[in-house]
Amino acid sequence: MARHLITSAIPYINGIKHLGNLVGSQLPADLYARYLRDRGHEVLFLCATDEHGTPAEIAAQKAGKPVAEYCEEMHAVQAEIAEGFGLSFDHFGRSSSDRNKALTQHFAARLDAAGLIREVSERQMYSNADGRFLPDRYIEGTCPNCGFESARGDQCDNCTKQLDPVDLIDPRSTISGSTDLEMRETKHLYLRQSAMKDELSDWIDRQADWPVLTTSIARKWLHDGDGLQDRGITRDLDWGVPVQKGDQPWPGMEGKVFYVWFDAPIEYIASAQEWVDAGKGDDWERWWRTDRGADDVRYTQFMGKDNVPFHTLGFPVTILGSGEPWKLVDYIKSFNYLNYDGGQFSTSRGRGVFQDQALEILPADYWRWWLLSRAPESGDSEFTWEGFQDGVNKDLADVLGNFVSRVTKFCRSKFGETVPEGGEWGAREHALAEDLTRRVAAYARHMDAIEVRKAAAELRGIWVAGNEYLQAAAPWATFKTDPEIAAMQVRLGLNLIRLYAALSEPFIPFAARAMAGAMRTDLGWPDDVTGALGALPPGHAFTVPEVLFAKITDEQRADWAARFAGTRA
RNA sequence: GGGCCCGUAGCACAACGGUCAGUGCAGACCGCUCAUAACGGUUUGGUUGCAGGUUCGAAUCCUGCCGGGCCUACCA
Repeated sequence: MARHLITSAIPYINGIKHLGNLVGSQLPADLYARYLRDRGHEVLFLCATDEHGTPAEIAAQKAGKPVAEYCEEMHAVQAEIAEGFGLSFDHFGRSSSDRNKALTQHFAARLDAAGLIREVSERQMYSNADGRFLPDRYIEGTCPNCGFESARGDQCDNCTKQLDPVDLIDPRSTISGSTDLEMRETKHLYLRQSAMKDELSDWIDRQADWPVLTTSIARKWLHDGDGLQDRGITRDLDWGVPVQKGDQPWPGMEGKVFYVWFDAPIEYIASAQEWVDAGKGDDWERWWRTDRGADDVRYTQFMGKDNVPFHTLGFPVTILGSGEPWKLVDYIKSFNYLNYDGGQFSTSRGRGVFQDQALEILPADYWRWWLLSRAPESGDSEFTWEGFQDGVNKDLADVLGNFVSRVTKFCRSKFGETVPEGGEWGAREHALAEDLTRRVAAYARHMDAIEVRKAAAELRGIWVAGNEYLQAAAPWATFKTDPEIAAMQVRLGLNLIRLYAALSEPFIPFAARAMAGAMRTDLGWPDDVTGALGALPPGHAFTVPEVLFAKITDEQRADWAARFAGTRA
């Protein structure tokens, strides 16, 4: 038994996320966490909402609420959705927590003491009407290069030229539309990532088994152009962690907060503290402090590719630069993007399926299975309603659901709702047990390696093996000539359902529970597959479950395809 | 502009120097009838984006081109 710390990239607070956000981090992280727990390992699976920054302030403003209240509400909404999808976080924290505030200020003080923070005086665009400094992307104007009228302050969407807000012609605030903008002098703290460039580079080079996606993005940032740049870690905002050195004031930094990307990863640690505060655990240090037992913890992070730079560079600088024995990540699993029907999911254009809508129209397991079995591991992948319907109907309804149905109903009609007795395994049964033993081992290898799609394909193969067995054994035929043999075959079929429930739990936890419930058994992992196939003894009572997976009809598919086509917020 | 990734049967994806390029879905045919008209078997589809090159041998390595995507440090 090992100890596994697992974190999923923390979703931003400003609204409900679409399916792309789910498949890139939370869902695979949950898959891995559930699998490891099923294998008997000790797991601490943490997530949280990322609540600071300008977008949160603006979203709250639009909603007409104080930002703290807005975040509290949205946290509750996101927590409910996460529960709806069966995301088995041990704790779902908040980056705005007091714990994170204190930790963030603590790390800043340590980094400063280590000489890893420097002050930089710079000029930024200030909007008098909005009463705030504006991030470059919140300034629009006419592109000096191509004349495009809605160029953003950081880059022109039309000609892709990189811009500086001062270059824009007729700049205006995208928040208020105001043109009353001026450049103001402001002072900020920069994290001296460049000072640790070589150390980070060596560390990345040692990760031969990490996904190429992870290391290639890290290397790009490390070696591109002039190499790893220092990064501003403070902002002129009200909402965030106040800039302090631990609990002491930071002269010259009054009224400023830390940049979200400085405090957000620290929330991974704070979430463990919040987990203890919530009474769900009693020792966070044995997960996070290598001097307090975290040495034997394996720490795995999950994220979409857009998050990789912050997890491979920024956060490690924070951890290593502190000079304290914090646990450093052991493995970073990153994912590409899920596209929607030929284009991108778009929050602003209402294009694609959002998490709350997904749960309204279908049970979580449908989404979990489809998204995980097609996780964008090697490249961006594609969601289409036809593909989704085909995949779900075939895999879940036909291959797995119907298997459960045909076995339990046949048994009920011939032997009653009790595991029948009589008969002995023959060559076919032993061959099946050997085949399944091999397949389960392969499945476990893929899960251990977090090869999500390969694991899903192997699991599906395991389901198919049950149907193949039934076809070959044909208990409906043997029942007429030798009921004892039929009893043995049906008994094996019922035990296969139990086996499938246990193996499938990480992917489809709700259906797995329903299957185990109907069999009146547990979800114990089959360390010995052959033995597990005899776990339900003759005389054991069960019930025929409801249809596990209703099929998606053509009408539903057409309806949803139209409903989620876009242009609706 | 720079960088990274991708382009493989109708569709979604595997193979990452070496047996006829595989799997699932869809299609065709056969079988079964216990089951959510479900299941099983067989089978039709690919000069692996294009053009060169390296090699005994390339989807796999190199060069160029075409097409798509992502990142580019003040959105997170």
